[in-house]
Amino acid sequence: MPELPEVETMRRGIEPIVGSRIVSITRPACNRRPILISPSIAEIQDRTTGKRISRIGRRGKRILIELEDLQVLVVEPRMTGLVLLVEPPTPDHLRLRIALTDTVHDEVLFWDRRGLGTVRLLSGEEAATVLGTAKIGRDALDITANELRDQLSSSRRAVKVALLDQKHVAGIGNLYAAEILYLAEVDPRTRCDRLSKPQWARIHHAISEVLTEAIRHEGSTLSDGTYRNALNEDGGYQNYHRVYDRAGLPCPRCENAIIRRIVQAQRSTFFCPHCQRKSGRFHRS
DNA sequence: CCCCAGTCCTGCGGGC
DNA sequence: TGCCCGCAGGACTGGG
Repeated sequence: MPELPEVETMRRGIEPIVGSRIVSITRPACNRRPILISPSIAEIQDRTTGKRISRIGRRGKRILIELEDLQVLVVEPRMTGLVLLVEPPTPDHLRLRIALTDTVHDEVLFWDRRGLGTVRLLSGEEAATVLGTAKIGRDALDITANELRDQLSSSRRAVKVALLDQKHVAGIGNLYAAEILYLAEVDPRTRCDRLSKPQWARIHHAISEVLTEAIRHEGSTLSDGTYRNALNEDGGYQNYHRVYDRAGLPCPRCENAIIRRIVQAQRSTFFCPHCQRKSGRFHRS
């Protein structure tokens, strides 16, 4: 499930196409339902043909393919979307083909097994609105400790649920929220407005620590094998998960407690009931 | 403001 | 062996 580290790995993977020109954007023959795309494929084709790609950016879990005329092609992989420079894992579920010239790669593909992903073409003005901080929060790797606390500390929601809300901080999903709160030694059920200043500092530190490490390992490829980088290769961070999907296994830190799974906002939360207590700041040696 | 349930979708694994 | 069902969850929406 692409979250910030996986999307950043995809972004870096397709960065070599900067400087190339778009020849065409087409939907491959695919008997699956087309992914959500706006505006129409015909209009996208019309507005992008011959345009040079000036930069590959990222905001939270979205990839931004920026064109020379300030238009932005926003790719949202969501659960199973992949951006690829090579042949996809399977020939079906190929949703979009972007043919290029003036580059070593003659195309970029968007492949999405479940088809929940989206592709949008925004004008420069639209991009300023849609990507403005009112709609999506600051990127999780850019947010400062003070900004994080300002954004969330008055909320009464559980901190795990609040971290998943992209309006506050962009890029954290279910897997990394669990790993972040584990490293920060914070109970995921704690209300934001009950967190102490040191706890916020630990969460902020854990956000950059976990996400940076995950990027270094090129993201997490889970057992379903869905996520891969732009060259269709597995990530490696799944070997370093400490709590995610590890219910029933001993905590790697205290080795006494057993990792628990609970449900918050209809999503699985994994945590160590010993290391991540609400009074966590008092038990550290 | 926040919460909850429903929506999209496919593949997988548990239970029988 | 096969079939059904539930689960996985990112983003969004409508109702309370």
